[in-house]
Amino acid sequence: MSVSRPFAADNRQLDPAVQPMHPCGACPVRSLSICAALDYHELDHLAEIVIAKNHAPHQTIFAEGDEATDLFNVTGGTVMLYKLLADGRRQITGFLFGGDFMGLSVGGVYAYSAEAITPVSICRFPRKRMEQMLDDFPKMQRRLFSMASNELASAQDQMLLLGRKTAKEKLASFLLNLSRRAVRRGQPDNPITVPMGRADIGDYLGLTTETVSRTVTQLKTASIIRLLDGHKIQIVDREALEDIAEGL
Amino acid sequence: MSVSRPFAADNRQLDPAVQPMHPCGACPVRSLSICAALDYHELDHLAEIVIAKNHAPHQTIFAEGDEATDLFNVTGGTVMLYKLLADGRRQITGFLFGGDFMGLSVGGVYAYSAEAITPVSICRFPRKRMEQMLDDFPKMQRRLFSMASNELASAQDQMLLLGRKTAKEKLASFLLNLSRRAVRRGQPDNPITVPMGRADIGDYLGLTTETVSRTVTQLKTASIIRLLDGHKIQIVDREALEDIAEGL
DNA sequence: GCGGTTCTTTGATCCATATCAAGCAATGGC
DNA sequence: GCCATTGCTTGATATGGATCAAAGAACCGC
Repeated sequence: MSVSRPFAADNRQLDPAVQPMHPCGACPVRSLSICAALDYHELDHLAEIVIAKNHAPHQTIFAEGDEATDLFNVTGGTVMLYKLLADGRRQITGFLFGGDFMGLSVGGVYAYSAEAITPVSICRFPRKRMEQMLDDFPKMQRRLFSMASNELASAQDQMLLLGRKTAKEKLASFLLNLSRRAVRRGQPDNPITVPMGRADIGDYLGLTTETVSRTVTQLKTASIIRLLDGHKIQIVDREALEDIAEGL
Repeated sequence: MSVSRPFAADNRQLDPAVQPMHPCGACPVRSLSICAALDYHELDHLAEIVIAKNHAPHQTIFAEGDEATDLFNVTGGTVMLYKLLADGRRQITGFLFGGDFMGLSVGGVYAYSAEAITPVSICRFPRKRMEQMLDDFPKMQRRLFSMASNELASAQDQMLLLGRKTAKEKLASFLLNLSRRAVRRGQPDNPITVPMGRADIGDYLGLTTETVSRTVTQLKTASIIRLLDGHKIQIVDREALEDIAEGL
């Protein structure tokens, strides 16, 4: 893992998907992230307190129960957030891409663990200095609140999915979500890149690896999706996928 | 449904559990709610924009997809929030008690429906005037953010429950949560009042009515809980319940 | 480019929970 | 206080997805 000031991020050993760190003003995900609330002047203040880091796949960024010292902004790559039960059962509560933030805490400790799936670049904001900034820049406070509200809404969608959808409906919803979020990041909505493995998808949807695999095969056999090289999936019949996702 | 100014709420036909509305300064749940962030002077401003309402059981307070004109604060009774699939499958995303708030929206519409389970009293804040207030009282903005963060953390706990816990573990977690939340409202942690029916519990835990009933019977037979009159459940062996809830 | 590791797919079987079906208990309206 | 309705429990059976097992396929380090 490399640690550095944002203007000189150590970028060795990371694949091209992870861009070298820019000054905040040139950040590739600024318009998507917390920072979108700030103008250039205000951004200078933020740049002073931010620490940029890169993480290799499988690295833990922070763990559930750790003292919550920082807020994080993912600037590139894919991160997963998860919670564990004592016997190792795992629930992935979210996949994060460029522009997503993480690190909200309750009672001073992180409520979940965060691990890199692909090579990842992250901006880290010390919580204490961040809170001072929030007092000075209410726009940012509102931005953070609005992002938390969105999180909450998608958490509720995920509860509906986990509690009441079938395996097929879960998979269809998942693929459509990936597609919609890719668009928000300015990437093509089709084909979609699926950087996480079957086991991770299973732990996100409340299924086993085998069921995920079988269900993908079903959708493929029905010519609703097509598997491409490089962890990509092409949505062949979006309407059919949408109907399945909604339980129609 | 009755509608009124907060100082003169219509309270007919409601059982004693729903207290007559007080001025905000004497509100029984003030210390638990959004309003806890405000001093008496600031509370006056809030009191000017609030509308108090009562709702009878089974009444819909707002529906998913409605234009999100208000924020709400539950001051008494029990409310459920839920989402539906096209064929009627339902996921309850939360039960709300005195001091809880609801009405966060994404894209200007409510993300879920809200329905009264018991007779309920609610304070309604017009969103527009509320947002003005938030600008004037950053303390309140922070309070709202902190409440949303808590919501988010418990949403993640619920995902773990829905995706990875067994029926028995789900039930145990649910009962312990009710107990913990009762304490926060200054009520006894044992026995707990369980105002919602088996079907509602099922739709909250991702189970059927029958499975909820059978699992309650199991816990009762194992002398871990005891069913009392008036929708009350006594926790006989809390430690056992906690072990079950954590999957031990 | 080869051998080992890890990931994915597919098959056979099992089981926790759903579904279908009654009977019983509590509640509410008049 | 009685009947109708609704909610709860219990039983029998079915099933979607889990588990157990093993054969490909992709990837990685050297």
